[in-house]
Amino acid sequence: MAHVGKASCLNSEERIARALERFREVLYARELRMTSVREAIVRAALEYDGHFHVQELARVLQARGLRDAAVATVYRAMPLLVEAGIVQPALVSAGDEQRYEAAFERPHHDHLVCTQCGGVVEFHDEVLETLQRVIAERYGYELTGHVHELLGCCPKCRKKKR
Amino acid sequence: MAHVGKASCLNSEERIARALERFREVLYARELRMTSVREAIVRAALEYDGHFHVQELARVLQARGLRDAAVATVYRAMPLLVEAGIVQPALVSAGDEQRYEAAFERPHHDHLVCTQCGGVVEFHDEVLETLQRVIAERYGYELTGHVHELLGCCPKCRKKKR
DNA sequence: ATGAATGCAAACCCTTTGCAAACCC
DNA sequence: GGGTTTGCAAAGGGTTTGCATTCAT
Repeated sequence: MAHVGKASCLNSEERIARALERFREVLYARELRMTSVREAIVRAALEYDGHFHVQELARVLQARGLRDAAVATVYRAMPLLVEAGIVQPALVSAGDEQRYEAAFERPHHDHLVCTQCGGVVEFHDEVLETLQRVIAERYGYELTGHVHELLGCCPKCRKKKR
Repeated sequence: MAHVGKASCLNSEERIARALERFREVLYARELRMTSVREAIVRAALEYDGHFHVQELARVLQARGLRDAAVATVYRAMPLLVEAGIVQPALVSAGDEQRYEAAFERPHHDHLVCTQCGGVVEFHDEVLETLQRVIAERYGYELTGHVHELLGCCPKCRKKKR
């Protein structure tokens, strides 16, 4: 009865445990405290399927009843989750709100976004990664990250337009 | 005594005239009107050296005295300037405000941003452009644009850190 | 016990919108 | 003249902050 698909693997209790462990380390290093609310936020962020923004995550947490997490609290927690590598900012080109996605134990990728339907495809290309490093070097920059989104029209929407 | 450098070439009166002409065409096609305020906005946007956000451009216009341009007016005009290819959105990763840069008669480029000092370098790489098209095709997407910013530490800031 | 974390509401900031007056065509 | 544009101020929407209370250590 236990469905063992991609999602459940990624969200296995072991993975979450490791993430919480990492989170505790970051908190400890900064003399901050692990709390039940923060743990709930980490779990919710990792279990969330896809990209989310803060208000959305807060809604999910509140819907679970029991432990609410005020929006302000989630906002305050996000920088810590980012520092711990639990989540990372994503989808800059979509709307006003800052969006995030789970990052813990997930390989790096960028996004291909359909400007018609909003559909998102993740992609990874090693040549592209290398090329970016080369370009940064060309200008003497030490590359630390990048924002890269390809915007276009997905196969489904292309069919509809015809 | 007239200094003829890169900037003055780009902002020659002829270029501005062509931009205004293009802008008039866009307005005409939509049955909208050219106004002195809109013309001032186009001029200010093209003459602005570097990247700017709306409030900043409004400040510049108001500082010129004479014809003020209310912030709301500039906000309302920007989509038209984008449509006319006078300006384009830029520097998504910097702050909350939407930033723009002059785009008229300027070749496409992406940005390399120093996360320490905020310095920006423009770059262009044809291989990179092609690679993006290839990746989009790989997923059946029709590529219409992209957001690409390389984040890193510029040569100057790297020296300081040592 | 002591300082950090939380919830709530107010404050902020950028952006959008409603409306009467000014303006273009 | 008739509809568009503008400026102003108010409204929106996301994010941050102040503060009293609760909580972790």
